[in-house]
Amino acid sequence: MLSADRKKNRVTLLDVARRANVSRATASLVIRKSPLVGAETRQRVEEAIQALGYVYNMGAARMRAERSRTVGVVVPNLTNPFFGELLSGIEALIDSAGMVVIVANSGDLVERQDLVMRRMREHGVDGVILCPAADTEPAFLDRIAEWELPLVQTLRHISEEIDYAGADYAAGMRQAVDYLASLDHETIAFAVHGPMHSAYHERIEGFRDAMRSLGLNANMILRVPDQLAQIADATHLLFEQTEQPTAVICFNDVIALGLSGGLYDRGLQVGRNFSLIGFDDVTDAEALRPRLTSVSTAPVAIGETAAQLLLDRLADPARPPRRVVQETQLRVRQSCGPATV
Amino acid sequence: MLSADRKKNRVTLLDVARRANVSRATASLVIRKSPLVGAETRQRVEEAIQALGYVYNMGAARMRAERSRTVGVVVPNLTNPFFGELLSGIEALIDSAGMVVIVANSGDLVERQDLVMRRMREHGVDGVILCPAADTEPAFLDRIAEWELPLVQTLRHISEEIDYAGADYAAGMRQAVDYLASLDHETIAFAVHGPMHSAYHERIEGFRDAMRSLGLNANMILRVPDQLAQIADATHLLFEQTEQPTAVICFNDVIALGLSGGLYDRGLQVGRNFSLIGFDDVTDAEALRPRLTSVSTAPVAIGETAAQLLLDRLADPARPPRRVVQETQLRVRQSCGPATV
DNA sequence: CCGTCGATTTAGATCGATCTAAAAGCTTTT
DNA sequence: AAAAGCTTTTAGATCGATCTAAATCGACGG
Repeated sequence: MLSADRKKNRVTLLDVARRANVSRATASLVIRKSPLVGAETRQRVEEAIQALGYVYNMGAARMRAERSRTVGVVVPNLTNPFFGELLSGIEALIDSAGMVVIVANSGDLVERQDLVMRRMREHGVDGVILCPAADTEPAFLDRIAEWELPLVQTLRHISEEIDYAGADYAAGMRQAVDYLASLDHETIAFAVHGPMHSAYHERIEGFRDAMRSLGLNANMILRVPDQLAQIADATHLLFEQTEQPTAVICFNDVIALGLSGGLYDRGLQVGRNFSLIGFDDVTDAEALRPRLTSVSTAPVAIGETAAQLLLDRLADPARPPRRVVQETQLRVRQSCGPATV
Repeated sequence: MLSADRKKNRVTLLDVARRANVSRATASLVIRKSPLVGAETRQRVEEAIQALGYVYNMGAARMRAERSRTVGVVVPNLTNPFFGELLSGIEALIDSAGMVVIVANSGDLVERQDLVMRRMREHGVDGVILCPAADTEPAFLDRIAEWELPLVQTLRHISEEIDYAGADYAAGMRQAVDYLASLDHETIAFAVHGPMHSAYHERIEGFRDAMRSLGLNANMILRVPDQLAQIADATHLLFEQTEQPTAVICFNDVIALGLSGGLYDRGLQVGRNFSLIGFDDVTDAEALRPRLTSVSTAPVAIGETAAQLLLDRLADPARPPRRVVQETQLRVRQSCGPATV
């Protein structure tokens, strides 16, 4: 007798209802904070909940109610601190809405992304925040739309028809170019890496447009390795151009960090002999010496925005799609100086 | 007629069963890859699944089966790249076991941790990987045990009775101290920050023991600010000691990064005038100049171990608790040199 | 004293899978 | 041909909440 009822001891809403002398339905209303139930009754039910140590069973609730209070977040790479900050912003907002985050890594591979999205669907998430893997087809997003699964794109966008939260990368590039131009730099290189996606193109085009509108050569675009450890060794690329650059703008701070080391290895003084601008303004930027001038894209804020877009869409699935693009901000520190020719 | 059946169009197992001319039960067996079902029948059911575009409903399954294929991960701070790497390791293993990760941020606050754990329970996670917030009471973990919720501690440990995955921080400190001693350093400072927890004490005690066993003064322990941006400004602490240290070991790489900048600001050359050792060996360590010598704790591997411990426990809830402590490895680079007195 | 109305409360069906225990089809043994 | 022993399939109950539609209860106007 005693050992038999070991696993059946879960407290259910029915137990609560019985103890409070109400029906299951009423107890359910109390839990969901419905205004329909009388004050005295509510009190009794709440006491019963306390006394019995009842825990809500989302699993049962989701089944009937067709909502799971769960959102999926799919990013290409959890190791990158940038996505950690993004995730942090998302989690904060989703949590404060009383929901939880299911996180998954696509590894920037469309096949894995397929798999992961399928799993999200099986788990019945209410919506998904997706940083699409490189080479994601618009058809893929259309398919998700057919599932009627609310979706927000973040950092990269594939479809115009779907909510998007990001930063104005092109404007950020213009800020960097204009700043260097104000220091009389005329020959400016652009160092890139990684897979090609919307953010990639926006940054490159932003650089090109800004350079062209100042009448400068916009074609000095160098590809460096993806791994931080190998970027320093690619610094020589800066010194093999037909025209010698006096400054380099980096696609992101990882590249800036790598090149900063490479320039140091060559005996150059960043900010005096050569100017360097990063992009994203991760926390390390300020700790580097010389302190890294960088264009801030505020990943935590982007995450919060993405989460808010999703919450809004859950509230009204029919609302027209929105694009929220944050302003970037140039954080001037010490890694740039006047052009020395 | 057409507009009415909009939301009821979900394909269920019953639909699959009907199309394949089998019972719901048989269809269920096919999905769960049971060996009980005949080859020809299995084929028919799988075709039906394909044809109808059936998606498994975890929500319904979990209810009857008492398992959700979901694990919770609770960390104190998602913004810290270290936890990003940990999470990455956990996610990889959990994913390959066909489960998903629900992630939550405790902010290193016990009250939030309470809340978050409650939510995990409501969502019916099968188990939890927890990096306990500072000041977590053992009683808290006992409570979780009463819930019969499988738990793994990681990075910090509160209870001996519960699985734990971490690194051998004390041994790591010994490696750092021994290395510096081999370079003839005798006066060595230790820079710490952050909340106090088991990992904190292990590192400090590791430092102390290693110093004492070499007959050196083990009491030069300096507290620096938590925020990276402010650590450089605390560098002066190194030069206000009764005995002047020639080297500093840092509690983690964040501090090392900060002090590296602070030493630079004072015109000192790290690795020549002053030696510096970091802890954790985050990816930035190699990019810094001079390259940072650091004790590697391999957070991705710790994450994988933690996940494996949880999977093993889910498989056998009665097995005795295990502690898996990874070896650390000293990565010698350029930030240390011989003692100059 | 009855009918109506607003505020509460409730019985019972329901969501979509899994589980249990037994049935149905086979083949092989007696 | 019946019994026994497999393998394969199934009916029906079940998990724990929510939803729908209706019942109950006072109060109040006529």
